Amino acid sequence: MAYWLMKSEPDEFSIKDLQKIGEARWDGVRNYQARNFMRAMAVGDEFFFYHSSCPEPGIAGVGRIAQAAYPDPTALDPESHYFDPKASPEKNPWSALQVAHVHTFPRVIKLDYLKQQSALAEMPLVQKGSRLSVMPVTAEEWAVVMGLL
DNA sequence: GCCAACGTTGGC
DNA sequence: GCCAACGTTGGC
Repeated sequence: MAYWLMKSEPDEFSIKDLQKIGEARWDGVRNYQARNFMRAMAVGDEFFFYHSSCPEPGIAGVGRIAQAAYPDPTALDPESHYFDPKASPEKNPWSALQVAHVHTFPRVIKLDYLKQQSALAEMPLVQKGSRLSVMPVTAEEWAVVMGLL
């Protein structure tokens, strides 16, 4: 089993939204590196649910991959914010996943606190200028973050 | 709202 | 293939 981290703006979709509905489609990723990581995910993998672009950026909980990557339908939907005019049903470059809620942390583990942890210095999340929205997490990093709760 | 950093686009 | 211009991300 592998570990990951995925970012979401809580105004759009938060860990509590996922908790409420139990399972959801993770879509709208429009970056190739992030997409490639999504395609590498397997059912049962767990990920940190990160809240970005909000008053309290940080890790808000844990989710699990419920279904491996499949073509992202929002890329084909002209009504969608994530519509990609270059995508077609035959050739859709973007991927979506089904994810399940696992755990909502009692409090958000804030980004500034994560940045203070030397054991997490290798994570793209804490590196200056990095905007990667989907990234792998090592087992060691996973354990360190869990220990911060 | 600002702006640094990055990815993408498109002219050449 | 280069690179300037532009759009986006995301912390602050």
